[in-house]
Amino acid sequence: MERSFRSGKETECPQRPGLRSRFIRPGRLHQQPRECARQPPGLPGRSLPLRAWEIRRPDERALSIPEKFQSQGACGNGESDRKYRRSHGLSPDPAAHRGFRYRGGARGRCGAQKIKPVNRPSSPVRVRFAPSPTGYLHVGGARTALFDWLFARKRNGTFILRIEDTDVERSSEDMTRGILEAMTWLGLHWDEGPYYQSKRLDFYRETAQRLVKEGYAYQDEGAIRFRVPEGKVTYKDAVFGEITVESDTIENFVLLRSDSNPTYHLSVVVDDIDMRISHVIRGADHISNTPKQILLYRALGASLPVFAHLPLILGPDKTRLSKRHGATSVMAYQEQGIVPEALRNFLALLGWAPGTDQELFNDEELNHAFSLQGISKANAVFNQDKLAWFNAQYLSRLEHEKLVRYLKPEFMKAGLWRDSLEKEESAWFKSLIDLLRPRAKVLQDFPRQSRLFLDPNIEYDPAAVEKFLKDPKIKENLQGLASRLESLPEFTLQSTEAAVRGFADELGIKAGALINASRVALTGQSVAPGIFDVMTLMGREKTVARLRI
RNA sequence: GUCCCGUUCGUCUAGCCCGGUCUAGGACACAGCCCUUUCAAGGCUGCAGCACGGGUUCGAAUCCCGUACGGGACGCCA
Repeated sequence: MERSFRSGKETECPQRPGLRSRFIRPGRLHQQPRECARQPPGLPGRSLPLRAWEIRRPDERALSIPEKFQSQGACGNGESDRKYRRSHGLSPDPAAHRGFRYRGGARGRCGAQKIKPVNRPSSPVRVRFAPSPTGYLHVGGARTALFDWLFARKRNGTFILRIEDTDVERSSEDMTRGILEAMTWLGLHWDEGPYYQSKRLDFYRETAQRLVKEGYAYQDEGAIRFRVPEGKVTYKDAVFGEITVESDTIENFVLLRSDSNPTYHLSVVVDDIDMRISHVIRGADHISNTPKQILLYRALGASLPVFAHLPLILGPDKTRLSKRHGATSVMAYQEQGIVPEALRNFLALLGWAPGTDQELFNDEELNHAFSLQGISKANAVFNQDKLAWFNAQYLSRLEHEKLVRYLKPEFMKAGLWRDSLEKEESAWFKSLIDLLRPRAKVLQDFPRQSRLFLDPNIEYDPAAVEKFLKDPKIKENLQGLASRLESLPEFTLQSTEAAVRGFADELGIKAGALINASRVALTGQSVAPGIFDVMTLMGREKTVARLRI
C-alpha cells in the first residue's frame, strides 16, 4: 500500500471499490466508513489469543476481587461520585457510545483500515491510576491521575486506584497514605480500590507458572522470563498513533524475580486484565514498555485495552521534572497556599487543550470539554507563573464558604482566628475576605493582609512613616480628620470619602496627601486596599483612634 | 550505543488529519497606557514563534524525505 503510493501507481480504495487514484494515500483510505477508524483494537474478540486461558478462577465473578486481596479501609467513595453525576444531570456523552476515535496516526501512515467495522456495544469504560508508593504524589503523577479521572467521568466509567507495591524494599505505607491524601485533596475520587498488588502476589505467581507451563515463559536461574516471539509488535496509541517495534529489540524480560515477587510487567498486565481495564492512560515513559505488555496480553489470551500515553511534564530546563526543580509534590503546593481547584485547572491544561480559548474551567465545564483527542504529543514545561495566575483567579472567584474552609487553618496558623469570625462577625469577615480577594496570590495572603484588622496592635513601617507622617502639620490634619469622622451621622464608604475630600478642600491640600497619611496611620503601611474600604471595615472607633496617633 | 517518540512566541497552547480563509489566534510572563488615594484587580496596546534543509504543489505551519536538537526506554524499579 505504502509502496504503491510512493511509486505513484494507481491504487483502488478497498472501502470504495471503483475509486482508483494515485492520490489516495493509505491514511485516507478508511476515511469514509468512520467506524473502522474508531474501532479500538481491544474489544473482546479482536485479539489473537494464542491459547485461550481465563485468568479468573472459576468461582470468581467478573470484576470481583477476592476479598482477601481487597484493602481493609473503605477508601473508595463511588457513592459520592454517583451522587455527583446524578446531581449534575450528567448523561453519558452521546459520542462516548459510538466507540473510540483515534487521532491521526503517525504522519501519513495509518494501519486502521485493516480493522473491520464491528457492530457491538462498547465495553464499559474502566480506567486506573496505578502509582507506586515509592515516593509522594508528584505533579506528573497527579496530572496522569487527573486525566484518568476526567476520562472516566467523561465516559461515565469507573476510576480505579491501584497501588503498585510489588517492590517491597522501596514501597512504604506512609507513601501510600500520602498519595491517597494528595488525591483526596485534589478531589480525584476513586470509584474502586485502592487495590494493593502486594495482596495479590499469589495470583501473579500462579500466572507466571502458567506461562511457563504453556511455553510462553521459562525458568532462568530461579527467575521466570518471558520468551519474546519473533516478529514485530504494532499498536495504535490513542495519542501517538501507530507505534511499531521489532521484537528483536525486546529482550526476554523477567516476569517473576528469583524471590518469587512479580515484576511490573507481569503484575500490571495481570491486573489490567483482571480488573477489566478498558483504557490504559499513563505517562509517555511507558511507551516502550507497551510492546512487552502487549505480548503478555497475547500470551494470556486477553484482548487489548486502548493505550493512551500522556506527554511528560518537564522542569524549566526541559529535563524531566524532579526534586531538583523545587516543589514537585502535590502536597507542597497545598502548603504553599495553592487551592486544589487551581492546581487541577492548571494541570488539566498541561498536555491537553480544549481547542477553544477557554482557560478557566469549573468541574462541569472541564468534564464536558475533556477528550483524548485534545492531548498533545509534545512534552510540557511546568510553568510556576501560570499556576500562580490560576491560583489568583480561583482565590478571587471561589465560593465564600469554600474559601473560608481553606482559610480557617491559615488564620489559625497566623494566630488570628476567633470563632466569632464565622458567627457574629461572619458578615464583616466576608467583606474583609472580599476586599482581599483581588490582591491575594496564595491563601496565606489573607491572614497576612488581615492582621491590621484583627490584631489590636499594628506595626508601623518606618519607611512609610518617614515618607508620609513626618510633617507635624500632617499629624495635626489627621487629628482634625479624626474629629470630622467622629461626628459623622453615619460611617459608610460614601460618607467617609465625602468627609475626607471635603476636609482636604477646606485645608486647601490635595485629597491624596491626606489619604496617603491616613493609610499609614491606619494600616502602618504605604500599601493597602482602598482607604475608604479600610475605614469602613475597621469601624469608626478604631479608625478615629488610629488617626490620633 | 540501540530502539521508540517529539519539535508553532521565553512558557502553556490553537491551527496540522481535510494545503489557500494564517500579514499564525489565545493565555502566562514582560513593557507601556487607561482607571486610580497607594497596591492589586480590571481594560487596552505592544514585544515575541511555524528547528533547519530538500521535495511535492499554482500555493506548505499544514503532505513527503532527510538533518539537527530534545525527551523516553533499554533493571530480578515501577
